[in-house]
Parts: sequence; structure tokens; C-alpha cells
Amino acid sequence: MEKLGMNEIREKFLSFFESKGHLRLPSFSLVPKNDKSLLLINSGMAPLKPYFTGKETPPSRRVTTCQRCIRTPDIERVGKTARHATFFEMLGNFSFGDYFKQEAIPWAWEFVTEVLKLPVDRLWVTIYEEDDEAFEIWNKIVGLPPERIVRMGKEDNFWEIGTGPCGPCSEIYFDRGEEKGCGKPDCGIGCDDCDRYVEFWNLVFTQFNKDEQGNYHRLPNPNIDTGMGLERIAAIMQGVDTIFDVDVIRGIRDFISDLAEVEYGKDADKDVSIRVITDHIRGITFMISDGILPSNEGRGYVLRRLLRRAARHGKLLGLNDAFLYKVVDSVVENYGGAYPEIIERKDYIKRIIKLEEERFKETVDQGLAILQDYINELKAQGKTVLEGAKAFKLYDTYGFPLDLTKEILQESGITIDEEGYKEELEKQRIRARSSRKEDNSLWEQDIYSTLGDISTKFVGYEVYESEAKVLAIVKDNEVVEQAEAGDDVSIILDVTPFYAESGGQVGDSGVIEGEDTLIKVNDCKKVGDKFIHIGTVERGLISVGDKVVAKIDVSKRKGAARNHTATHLLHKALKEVLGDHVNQSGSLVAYDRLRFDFSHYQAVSKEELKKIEERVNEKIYEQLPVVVEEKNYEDALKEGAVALFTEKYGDKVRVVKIDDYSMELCGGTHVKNTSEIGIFKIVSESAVGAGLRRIEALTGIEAIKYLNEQKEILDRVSETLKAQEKEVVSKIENLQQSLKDKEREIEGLKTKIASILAETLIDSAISVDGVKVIASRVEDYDMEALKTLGDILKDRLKSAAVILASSSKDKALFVGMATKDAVEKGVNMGAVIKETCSIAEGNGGGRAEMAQGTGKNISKVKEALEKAIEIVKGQLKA
RNA sequence: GGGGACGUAGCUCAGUUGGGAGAGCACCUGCCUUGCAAGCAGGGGGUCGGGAGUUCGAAUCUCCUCGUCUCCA
Repeated sequence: MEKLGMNEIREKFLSFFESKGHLRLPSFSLVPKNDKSLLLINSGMAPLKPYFTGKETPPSRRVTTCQRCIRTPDIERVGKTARHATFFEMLGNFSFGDYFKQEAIPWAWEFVTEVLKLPVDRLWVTIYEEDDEAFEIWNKIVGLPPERIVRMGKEDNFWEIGTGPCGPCSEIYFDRGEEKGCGKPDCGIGCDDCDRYVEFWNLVFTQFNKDEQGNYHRLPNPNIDTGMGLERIAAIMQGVDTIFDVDVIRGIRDFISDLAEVEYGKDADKDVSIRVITDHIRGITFMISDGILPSNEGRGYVLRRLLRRAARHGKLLGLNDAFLYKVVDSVVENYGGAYPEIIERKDYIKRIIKLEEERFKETVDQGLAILQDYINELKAQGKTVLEGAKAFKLYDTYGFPLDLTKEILQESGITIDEEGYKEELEKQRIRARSSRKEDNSLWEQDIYSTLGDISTKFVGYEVYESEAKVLAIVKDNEVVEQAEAGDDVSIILDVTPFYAESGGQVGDSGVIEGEDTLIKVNDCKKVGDKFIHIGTVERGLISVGDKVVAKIDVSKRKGAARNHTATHLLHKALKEVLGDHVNQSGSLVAYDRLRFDFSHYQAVSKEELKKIEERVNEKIYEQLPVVVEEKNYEDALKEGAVALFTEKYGDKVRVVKIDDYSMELCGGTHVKNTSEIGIFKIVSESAVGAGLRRIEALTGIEAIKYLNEQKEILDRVSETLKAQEKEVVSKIENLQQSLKDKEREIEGLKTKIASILAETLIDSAISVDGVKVIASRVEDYDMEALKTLGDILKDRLKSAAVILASSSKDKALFVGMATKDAVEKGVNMGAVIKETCSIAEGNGGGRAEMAQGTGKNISKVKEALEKAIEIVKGQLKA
């Protein structure tokens, strides 16, 4: 057995299957495309699902890949065991209805024994207990003795998730030798207690389709889907105990221990931390490279969690400042050969990581403050155990890691009720699980997949209308033969000029016409190779097989083309003005507007926006030709075309070149010359999420319309202000200033009047037990003014109880105020006002020194005030 | 998808069974001064994220909504 490097094994695998007629595809992005059932790519076959279901036609019926994957269910065990990882690569060979078991098994054996040269006496295989076919092939064709072929149950060797394609599988194990075993008498394949037998390759024979009732139907063209963990096989080949000792991964591991100045292998706890970081930083690097940004939901949250766990373990190693971004250098050094995209995006990846490390520090600081409160509380109560619920809240709500809580508490001699903590966590798990929809089927079923092998030829790049034949009609989510006027339908044609929504560009609208038949098409979508024309039958009948003419709405299409080409110009201009870190993260190209989301860490300033807009308009005036070329993917990238993270490209790609200014891979429709765009106007710039900005813009006639509207508003404003346009702003400023001056003046006058009024009111005060009591009605005062007047009276009289009433509109207002010493003597304005208001048929209340309320009956105000004096008198005498 | 927390002045935050929107820093004016966050006096600045509701009265209670943080899946 040769000691092969991980990078060599990857290459040997891919070229081996190339020699068996497979097409080698590059690893797909970690972000699943058109697959809502999956957060992140978690296996080699995941991105190929549309080929297995027949939704899309594969570029070849035999494919081989090395796919980067992320899995987080076992995140807690990473670093503590030999083989758990959140990031890994999976080697696979796939057959889409081409070869089957007869080829897959012998090829796997050939690769393992002849290319990798694993010793035959160390190899074991398992098969599904009912799969005699597989047994025969292993035994008769490969020549493996029966005792080396272990039959296992459905649990272990039958692959199915929900409904859909499924089937038995066969796994290949490597025996690492007796000394690695647990020594138990029943130790063997599948032993959970030791690492003696390692499963490294799983061959899945997808030969059934499971329906809703749980019946298995044999597939006419069964598939092959295999997965071999690259790290695992490398560990076997290199004779090392854990995946962290594999050459490439060890490189990162050692980089981290150097950085932390901690020697690996000396301290078991620190080793765990080093391994956690080694694992996580790879996933982090690739996720960001694939366009994911740290966020509080979805896959962005997975990224954040990995990053924060890694940062936390860095602290345990004594790395207190941001350091993860530095480790990216080592990831790039070790993986850049196989994944050149991370070399290119290195600076961007590092910047995102550093920002997030800093953000995490803030979170921790916030948690520290709360924890300190808990500690003080416990100390004051003389307790030494923190409630589990509190530790959980700190973790759940503030993201404060439990072990960090534990550590800090230890310094104060406090422990955590961990049982209580676990209970809370479990409760939360149950809550989340029970509320989750019971739709975890791996395979999406939609009506269009059941239509069989029909496809649409798109001719819309060249023409706006074409003759076509109706291949299928769907109405109310059911396949029908015919539809009539008034029906909402989806129609699939054999040929179409309609652009189907893709790459952000909206689908075309238009009409489908037959003899006496008219269908209004509002949108067009693509499912696999089928173009779905969504619309309404306006007139006549439409049947499968009808000859029709499909015509798109040309003016809308032209609008979309203007906006699409403008989007490319904008993308480039953003990179020029803001920097190379700007990358498209979303785009909408409609016929009347465009929206562009991109990565950027701060708001785009007004000056920058202006510069960007000017740059795009310059390129419009330069009348640059827009040329579309078909190329193969590799060549396009070599020439420097911009490809997006999230897009999946076939073998042949369309390259849209705007002179030598911009070059992007794009399937959309464009103008022939930038001058057709006419004019480009940015309408808004806003935040979408952390590190993400959005620009909305208009082109052509829509931009003019917008500018005209703005102009009209300005006209109206200047007309209303009776000022020249240029002077509008200063005029408003003057008005605001003078308004403010007037308000202040009025305020001053009111106070002055109030103090004059106060003088006469003071004269009317009666003295009860040394407290001056006033109950009086004033005219046209609002609540605020009454309070101000009350304040003045309190101030003048020093010791007073004041009840003031006023009427505003159809309501009577009451305010009661008392000085501190009056309250001490028994005055309670809350009670006074409550009763006073009720006499005036209203309600009110407040505190002893201040209360307010209203009454509905203004004519009762006099009576109410008289009563108020009585109550105050009573309170003072009591 | 589900749970929790937060959103109040430019910034950091306080605001106690619902009852006059506050502090510190920053800013402006004046004075006193020129040694490390200077001091003193005065002042400007708030749709209390937004919207509905309950109430005589809502920053405070209820519902909806937006944003940020966080945990589970």
C-alpha cells in the first residue's frame, strides 16, 4: 500500500472514472441550486438530484465528481473523535440510467485494489440482506469469499428518505487491524465501540421508486450513486488514526498550533480545540467563497455558528484577538491547487471572517455584563449554583457559549445546574422539531416531472415569434388534454421565443395564438428543459397537439434587455468604484426596473453613487457593442469572464461581452449596443442584511418618467413656496427657523400670561392646615399649558394643592398637582382627580403629586371643582 | 420553519402594577484656563423603529409589521 497524498487520491479517483467513460465535473457550489429541501450541499449526489429525477438532462450519463460538503448534525463531536467533521469532500461516480451494479461493483473493487492497492485481506463489504444480486456480483465476479460479505438490515444498507427514488446499498470497509479494536468478542463490522472497521465507500443502487402508500416500484432505468469520503480513505492510505493527521489537513492543523504557540499532542483539551478550528476553518473558507455571508438565519447562520465555535476554541488556546482570518492562508495553500477559486477570493474571504470575529467579540462582551449581574445576585444570596434556565438563557438569547459561562463562574467558585440547562435545551429542540413540517422528502415532486421526456427548444435569442406545437397543458395542477376560455393554464410548447425566468431576468409575456384561439401569457418559467407558459385562455379552445404561433410582447422584452445590459454595466462600475470585493448576490431584471444586490460592508455614499451612475452612463454614450458568444465553461473562465457563485453552468455557456469593459456568463437577453439603454438612473440604495447592499435603478423611458416625476414635485414645491428652484432649500430653512422662533416666542408668552394669571389665582387660594388650595377654571388651555400653570403655582406658593380645569373642544380637562409637603400632609391628587373627573362624567387618575383626567360634561366643571376642594380639605384634616 | 431578546438624543444606555421623555459622552455659546477624558454656566438636539387597538391618558399593555442579535431545526 502506497502512502498517497490526499490531493493525489482525489486526482487518481477522478481520472480512473474518466477512463471508464465518465465526464469529470468540478465540485458544485455548497449552495444548492433550485432545491429548497436542502440548506447546504451535504453529499456528492445532492447537486445532481435533477439528473436523477429526470428534471434535467445530464451532460453525460456517466459523471464523476469530487464534491465539497458541509454537515452539521454532529457538530458537537467534531474534534473529539477521529472522523467527525463538518467539512469534507466526497468522491463519487454516478450513472443516470446507464450502467448498474454489474459495472459499479467491479469498478469500485478495481479502484480500491489496483489503483489504491489496498491489501485484499483487510477489505470487507456489506450488502442489503435481500440483495442477492449484489451478493452474486461480489462473490462470483469479484471473487470475494462469502464470509467477507456481510448482510445487513434496512437500517444500515437501504437508502431512502421519504418518498421517491431509493434502493439497497453496498459498503466497503477497511480493517485497521486487531490492535485498533475494542477486543470485545462480538467486535466486527458495524461495531460502535471502536475504530477497527472503517466504512469508506458506499455504493447506492437506486432501483426503486417509493410512492405515497409505501409501495416500491422497480425503476426502468436504475441509477448508481456512490460516495467515498476523501478524508477517510486518505487516513487509511496514510496509515494515520484520524482525519486530522492526513497530509493536507495536517498542514492546517500545524499552522494553527504554530499560531497559538501550542504544541499538538501534549494537552488533550487543547488538541480538541486545534482540531475543531482545523475542521471549521475549511468549511468557513469554502462557504464564504461560495457566496454565503454570516447571518442570523439559514445557511448564513450555519456559517456564523462554525465561525464562532472556531473563534471560541481559539480563545481556549490563548488566541484572544481575531486570528481565524489568518488561518485562511493555510487553507488556501493546502486546497488552492484543487480549488483555484479560493486563491482568487482569498482577500475577500479574510475580510469577511475578520469582521465576523470582531462582531463575535461584541456579543461576548454583552454576555459578560449579564453574567456579572447573575454572579453578583448569587453572591448576595450566598448561593453557589447558577440555575440551568439562566445559563440557557445566556446561551439561547445572547449566544454566550456554555463552557465560557462555566469557566468564568469557576473563578467565583460557582457551578452550573447542567441538568437544568440540558432540560431547557431539550425543550427547545422538541419545540422546533414538532413545529417542523413533515415534509422532509429528499426528492421534490412536481407535476411537470411526471410529463415524461418532452422538452422545449428556445429560439427567443433570435426571434420574437415562432410557430409551435402544444406538447402539454396543465390546469389546476393537473395534466389535461384541453382547456377553454376563462381557464388559467400552463402550456408547454415544443418551440418557443418566450424567455423563461432565469438569472434574475423575468419571464416574457405575450400571446399564444391558434385559429380562433388566443391565450394571454403573463409569465414563463423553466422546469428542467420544459418551458412553462403561464397564462389565461382568452378565446377559443386549446388542445394538446394544436399548431399555434407564440409571440412575445416585444416592448417588454426590449425593456428587460435594456435593464439586463445595464445590470452588467452596473456590476462592473460597482467593482471599479467600490472595489473588487463587490460581488453580485442577487438580481432582478424586470421590463420596467432593475434591482441589484451585492456584497459591501457599508452604505454607499452619495458621491460614490454619483460616480457609479456617471460611469454607467458614460458606457452608454460610448455606444459599446454587446456581443454574445457560446463557449465552453473552462475557456470562458480562462478569458476572465465573471461567473456567479450561485449559478450552475452547463458545459457550453453564453458569454456576454460589452466591448472590452465587461464580460459575464449570462443566459439572459441583451441589447445589441449600450446606446439602446438610453439613460441609467439610480433610484435607491439600501441595506438588505449584514454586509449586503441593494441598488434599484431605471433605464430608458422609465428613467425619464422618474426624472419627470421628480421635476414635477420640485415644480410644485417651488410654486407653493413662491421661490426659485435654486432657493427652495434656503427658503425652507428660513421657514423652519422662523417657525421655531415663533414657537419659542409663543411658549414664552404663554408662560408670561400664565404667571399673570397665576397672580390672580394665588389671590383666590384658601389656606388649609398651612397648605394653599386652589381649584379654578381657565379658558382654552391644553394639557401641557395646564401643567405649566400648575408648576408656576406650585413654585410660587411653595406649599400647595392645585386643581385646574379647562375645556378643549367638547371635553373638560383636569390637572391636579401638589407639592411634596402637601402630599406628606395627606393630599393625594390621584384620588382627587379620579373623583373630580367622575363628576364631570369622565375618568382620570395619576400619582399623589400629579394627576390628570378628562370629563365629557363641560357644564359640570364648576361643581367638580367645588367637590375637589372638599376632597382636599378632607385629606388634609384626616 | 419554531423559540427568546433588543429597537428611546449623534453615541452608550436609564426609564420601577400605564400618569409631566431622562443621564453620561459628543455638539453649540460664554467664562475660566492652557499637561493628558480639564473645569464652570447656559443651550440646541427625540415621529420613544413603524402601524393598529385597549384607556380619560401608552415609551410602558395587546395585536400586526420592519430591523438587529441569538438559540433550535
